[in-house]
Amino acid sequence: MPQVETVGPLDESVGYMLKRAATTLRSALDATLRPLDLSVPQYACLELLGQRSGLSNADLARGAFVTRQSMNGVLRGLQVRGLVTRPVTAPSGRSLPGQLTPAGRRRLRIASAKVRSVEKQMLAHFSPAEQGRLCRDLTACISALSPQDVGGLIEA
Amino acid sequence: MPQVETVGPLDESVGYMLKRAATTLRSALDATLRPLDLSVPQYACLELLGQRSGLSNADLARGAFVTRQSMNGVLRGLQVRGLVTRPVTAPSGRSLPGQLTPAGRRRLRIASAKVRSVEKQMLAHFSPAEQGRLCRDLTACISALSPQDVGGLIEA
DNA sequence: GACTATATGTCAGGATACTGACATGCCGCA
DNA sequence: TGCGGCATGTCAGTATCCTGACATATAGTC
Repeated sequence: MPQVETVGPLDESVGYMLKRAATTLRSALDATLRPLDLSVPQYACLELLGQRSGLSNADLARGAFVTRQSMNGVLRGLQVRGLVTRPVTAPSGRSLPGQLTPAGRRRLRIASAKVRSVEKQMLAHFSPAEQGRLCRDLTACISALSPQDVGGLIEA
Repeated sequence: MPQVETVGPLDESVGYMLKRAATTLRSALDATLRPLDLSVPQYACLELLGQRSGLSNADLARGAFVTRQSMNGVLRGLQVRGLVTRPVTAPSGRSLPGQLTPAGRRRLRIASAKVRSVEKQMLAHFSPAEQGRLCRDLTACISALSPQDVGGLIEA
């Protein structure tokens, strides 16, 4: 069994390492959030609602990189557990603005702390300046792959 | 519809941008490989076999960040299309060493060129030194999140 | 006022990946 | 020699996500 220890040039491929880093982070987050009965998309949904209340299902889907259908399922799960609320009828148009309940806000506070702890661990050997640089590098990668608008913050 | 253009502090979260970059790259790769009738895991499988012939199903699964079961399905798909071959009986133990067929090698050559083109586009504004730095940064992130062995090439 | 375009929420179907479990085949050790 | 530990390949069931499609509500245009 060759054990793929060193697959060779792949270790020098930014794309490969990017996927690898994302997978590793995803696993770490998953393990951290499991005790809270939260999946990563569920946490993302809470975090988004915490930062901007009243986001619609479609807004949340875009923010969490999933489809509206998937986010709908996530949102329903959070709703039946009393962590978020949505009006039964749309106050305007068809979009149903979501909001955190007090319980949701409490859960988010705990989850957010754990997530930030994981992120801190991931960046343990990075200075604040290096963190900012890495963040800008990743942003540059994103904008280079999406010629059109990627969020309106780069490609000025 | 708030449009989540600027979700706020999330744009400064390395974790968030990491997932975003990986998702964007995945989409770009998917679009590039679709004309070749290859999914990203299928391409990863071919690439791994191209760089190291004789890898077993379990080896490939580890290299592509999926489970053995998933990789098995991928491998079967590639087998029936005549791109890879596996012996019917194991020459040693239970592992079945996979190999690229000439057709598989041809397909890989095309796919690999397209993938590298996407990667080049992603890193268009990066100097070789900056690419190496980004790669090392990502590697540091990975090793910081996995205290144990992550492949045997870092954490020396 | 009618019509098109866009955006939203929702339903159905299919593809994909994972967890759990099992049988089989090596290796190390008593 | 017999045994447990470990790795591999495989099967079944489940969960998740995506593509395609539809009905509805708003905004813009003539």
